[in-house]
Amino acid sequence: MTEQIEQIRAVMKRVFGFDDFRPGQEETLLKTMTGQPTLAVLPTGAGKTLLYQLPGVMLDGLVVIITPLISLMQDQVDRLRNVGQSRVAALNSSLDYQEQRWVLSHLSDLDFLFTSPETLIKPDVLRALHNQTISLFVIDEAHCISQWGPDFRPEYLLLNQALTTLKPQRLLMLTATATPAVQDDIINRLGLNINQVSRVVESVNRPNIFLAVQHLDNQDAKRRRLLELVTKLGTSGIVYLSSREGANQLAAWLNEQTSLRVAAYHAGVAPIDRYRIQQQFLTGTLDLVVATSAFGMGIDKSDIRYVIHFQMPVSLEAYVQEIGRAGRDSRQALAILLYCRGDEQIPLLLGKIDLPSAEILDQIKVGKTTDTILGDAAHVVSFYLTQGMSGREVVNVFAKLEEKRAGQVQRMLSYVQEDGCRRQNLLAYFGQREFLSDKFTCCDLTNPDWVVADLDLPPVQKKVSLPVLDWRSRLESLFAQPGLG
DNA sequence: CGGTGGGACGATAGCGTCCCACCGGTGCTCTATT
Repeated sequence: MTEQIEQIRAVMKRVFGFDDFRPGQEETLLKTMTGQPTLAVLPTGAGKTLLYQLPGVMLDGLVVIITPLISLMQDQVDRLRNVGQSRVAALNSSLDYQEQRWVLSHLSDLDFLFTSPETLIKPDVLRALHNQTISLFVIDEAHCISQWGPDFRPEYLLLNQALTTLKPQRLLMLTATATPAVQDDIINRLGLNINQVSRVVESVNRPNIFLAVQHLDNQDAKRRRLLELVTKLGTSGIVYLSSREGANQLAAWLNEQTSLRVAAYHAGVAPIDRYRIQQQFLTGTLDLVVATSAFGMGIDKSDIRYVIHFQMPVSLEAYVQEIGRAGRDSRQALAILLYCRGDEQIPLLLGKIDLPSAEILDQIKVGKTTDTILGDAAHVVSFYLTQGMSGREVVNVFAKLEEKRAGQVQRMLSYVQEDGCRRQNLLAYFGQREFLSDKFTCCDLTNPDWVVADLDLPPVQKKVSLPVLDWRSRLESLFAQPGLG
């Protein structure tokens, strides 16, 4: 055991230039290397990529990494090339047919292959991989199995079959955010035995993120509060809300009303612009991104100072993921949720799926023409039907899912309406109770007199500001209340 | 639930007002046209 650790340390130093493990890394590496299927729940910034990069360098055979986004695959390929690993490839639809053939016929020359669940389960891909020794199979962002599999990207539900076919020597599931229930769900949906999977679970607590919720009377009051907050907080921040058009409008308005450089980010933005916005935010050319849940995964910016939710997300898991992007540099950061009565309606509605009746579903012959009947859910419903489910079974799956999602919204609401300590509320959901060191920097409930200025956020950079309008200074005095230093 | 866009209507020239219907997130891949 110690010998193996010494070997691991040596490679870590030589190839990646690290001297020490971060919390959870050593345990995860040891378990993975010795062949135990391992689920690692490690907070953002814990160095999850090293957990497969290192075995990839040390082990013979191929490491296959399942990644939810093409952009993440490209990032990982680049990062490995930057540390001198050249036997690396991504396989996805951004490659043309010839390039894909080439990758599949050169698998034995690779140490790392990044791909999506959708590509992995294609018969020719499985066939090509079946002929390889897969030393390690990694599912990155493994919560996607639970979060996206059932109703958004159903191919995640076929990873269990892929595992059965490929029989990898080792298996590693990685995520930053998973409640005990989600951990179980991931393991179950992969067809694994709950007792045979080792778990390495670090706390989701991020002590340097101050937690606050502000209740406001209507949407307009929320907008005014938001304007005040971002004016004070400056760079760098993220504002989350739940509609694309809302993001466009809010971003345009903030650009107009402040000297901040603001962009809207959502799935409707052209890919080239999405890339540009990410880069500008990363390099500090943008101060603020107003985004839907599309923004986040793979955003590796250490000095995000605040995350403001203009609308509540669909679950506490989603909330923790989104605020977790703040303060990776360990300096003080701020997570504020602006709530107004009725805001839970949007997440509740997003959890609903309109389905044809079981009888109609039974009559559907899956094909190109089914999309108009099935609407938004076409892909996932077709998936279930081609898997051999009856109409009734499909209807039941979605009914259960809707129920589960409604419960998640309620749980999110309980955080909003908490009157004890928000951090304890949040940690309890993740099955964690721990000593909370500093009441002052914990949350708005343990420190009711908090103001932004007290949090000692790094100073806002001075920049040329637009002339202040009269009504704005009047607003400032109107809203000089607790919580708005 | 709340915001919005379109149509009807009213009172009378270029609009205001009301009501109703509608919509709201996340991404992979393939395929048939431009």
